[in-house]
Amino acid sequence: MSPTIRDVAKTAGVGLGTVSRVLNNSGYVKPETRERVLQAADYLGFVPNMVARSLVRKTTSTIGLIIPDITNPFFPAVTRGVEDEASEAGFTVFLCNTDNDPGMEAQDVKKLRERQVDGMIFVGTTDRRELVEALLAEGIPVVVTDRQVADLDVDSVLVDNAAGARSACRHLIDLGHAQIAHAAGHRLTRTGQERFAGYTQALQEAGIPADEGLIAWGDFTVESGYRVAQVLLGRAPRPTAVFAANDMMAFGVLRAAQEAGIAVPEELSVVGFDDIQMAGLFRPGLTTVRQPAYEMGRLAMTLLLERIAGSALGNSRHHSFQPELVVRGTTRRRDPLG
Amino acid sequence: MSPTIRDVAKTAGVGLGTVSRVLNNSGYVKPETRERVLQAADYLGFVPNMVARSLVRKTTSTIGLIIPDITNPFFPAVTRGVEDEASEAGFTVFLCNTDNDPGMEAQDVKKLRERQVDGMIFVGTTDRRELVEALLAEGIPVVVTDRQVADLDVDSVLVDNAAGARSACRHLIDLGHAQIAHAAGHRLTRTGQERFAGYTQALQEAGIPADEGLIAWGDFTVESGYRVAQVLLGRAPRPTAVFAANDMMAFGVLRAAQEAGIAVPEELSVVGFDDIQMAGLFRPGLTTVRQPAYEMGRLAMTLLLERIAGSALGNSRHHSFQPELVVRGTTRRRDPLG
DNA sequence: TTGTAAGCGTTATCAA
DNA sequence: TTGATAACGCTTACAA
Repeated sequence: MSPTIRDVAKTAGVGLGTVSRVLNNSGYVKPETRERVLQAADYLGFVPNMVARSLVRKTTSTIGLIIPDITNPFFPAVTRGVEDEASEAGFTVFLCNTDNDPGMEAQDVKKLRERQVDGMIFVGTTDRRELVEALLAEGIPVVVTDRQVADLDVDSVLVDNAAGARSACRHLIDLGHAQIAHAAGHRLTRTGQERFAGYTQALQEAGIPADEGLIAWGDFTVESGYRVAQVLLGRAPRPTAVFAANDMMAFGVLRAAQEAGIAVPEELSVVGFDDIQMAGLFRPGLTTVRQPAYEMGRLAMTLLLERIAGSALGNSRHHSFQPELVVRGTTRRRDPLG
Repeated sequence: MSPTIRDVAKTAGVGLGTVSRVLNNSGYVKPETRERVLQAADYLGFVPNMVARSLVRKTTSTIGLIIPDITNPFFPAVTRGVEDEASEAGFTVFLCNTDNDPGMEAQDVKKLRERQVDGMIFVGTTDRRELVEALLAEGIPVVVTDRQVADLDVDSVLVDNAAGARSACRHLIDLGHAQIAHAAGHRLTRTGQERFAGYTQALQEAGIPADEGLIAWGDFTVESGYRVAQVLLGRAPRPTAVFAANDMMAFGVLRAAQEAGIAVPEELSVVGFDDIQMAGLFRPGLTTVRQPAYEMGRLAMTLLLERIAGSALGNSRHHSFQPELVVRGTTRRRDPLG
């Protein structure tokens, strides 16, 4: 079997404690002895066993990252952000995909607790208040990202979804659009709800009467955007613009428009949300609301590390990024003759 | 602190061993006692400590997944495949991004070994023969994906990159193209090398003389595709087609072509590799070579689980997926007048 | 400075 | 069937 600290001690001719001390740079140890231990360890190809260490230290230097689906282009960027920050701090991250399924979420949380993670980051999942509450009560640090848990005292890094949605719709209104449809996100997610709220608010502020028929809910996937657009674009009079709850849905809308022979942006303006990498690659480029995904992941991990280290005590911190409208080619002034 | 098996034993009025037995469904235990233990555990909110269990069992039910960059759209699909398979088997996965940096790779492997993962999956990274060899020698199961390690006895799930590249180029040749450039991938990557080989071979088979000037290496990113295309498209006579080593680079090529006012597919045909989700969303749709990323990840994990369970002994298994050409809108017959 | 010994929470062996 | 008890590999007082 792989050598243990005991083997190292034996071949170095010292006691267990000494080996542990040099390996951890803790306590005094004569340089000469230290050298001998290091050589023995090297000679034996010793690899410290973190699980043994974790058992006594009651800390694992691992965290759990819970996201809906790594396959949705918004999440890889967030994930990379937390991974980079974690890695620099010597932490390793467990990745869990839930598909927004509450049962899956609960199961993942259970798994991660059993594995004694030092903390968890929830990103963009549905509002599972009890789960987070239980974790916090248990003393396990949590930070939620891209998802607000109402009234819960938990660290969070968010983006102002309502404001972003509002600016997207205002942009459309400024371009002369009045028949603005909303390809809404997942109904049970806070993110979807907030963007919907921003949409509603923008129309209201502009004095445009609400029209239930111009709203259709999807689930943030391309397919749902496509499906929803087929309904929305079939209405008469046809909307001249649609605000999609995220870029993936916007792509679905774009595809549906194309198949229906509706020219974008000439006959239809489309705006998305997220500004995933592909948004700028598309021709015409997708007008969208940018979320700093990588930075959000990174910050979430930073906050979590502070909690874990105990350097952040007391009330929860909330950081809100201001989303930014990125105007590209899928939006244009409404043709008054259209 | 959180209750331990000991607390459960005490409140159930039984011995430690009994609790362990009921929690693991191992050995005989009177239904009545069993019930009592379960109730006590439930009452106390007992959560088993996997690290303690791992210490004695010498197995952690965790694996390490090492990829270059989760932000490259090919990897999320693979990752999701391994995650799904792992999850079903009760395994959790540590995610590591290396950016193809050998130093990072070595560091991640070290970290994962310390954490006593039961196995590791390398996907699409550079050829780090010694790393894999050492792991195998140590008795740690490994499977490499989307990356061959020459002559090494390790399980692998691959896609026939050369064949895929060849069929892509043959497609171009069949369309009448002869000036075919190659926006090559990462030079140090087996994947990049094999696709390059397929390109070379296809031209050779068609009797098209090799032209060093039509080849430029990048690193699988959109930016590198863009950069490389600027050089390639500046040549005189201008190539009428380019085969990019992956879809991201193809997007870069597309962008460069557009900025140079070169119409695709009228004046330039472009084909990529991977068939990431976005390839089909683009207009015109990107002609590319499809790799079954999700299935590859899933199979890799299946093979790894078999090794871990010891149900697969002996020689390494190699599964090679046959890539499939997907013809969409970015390729067309060469205009003989062009 | 360095060695010894007592845990950390589980599993597994052995008597009972 | 069930209860002690000895590991698992390491950290950390506590002595020496």
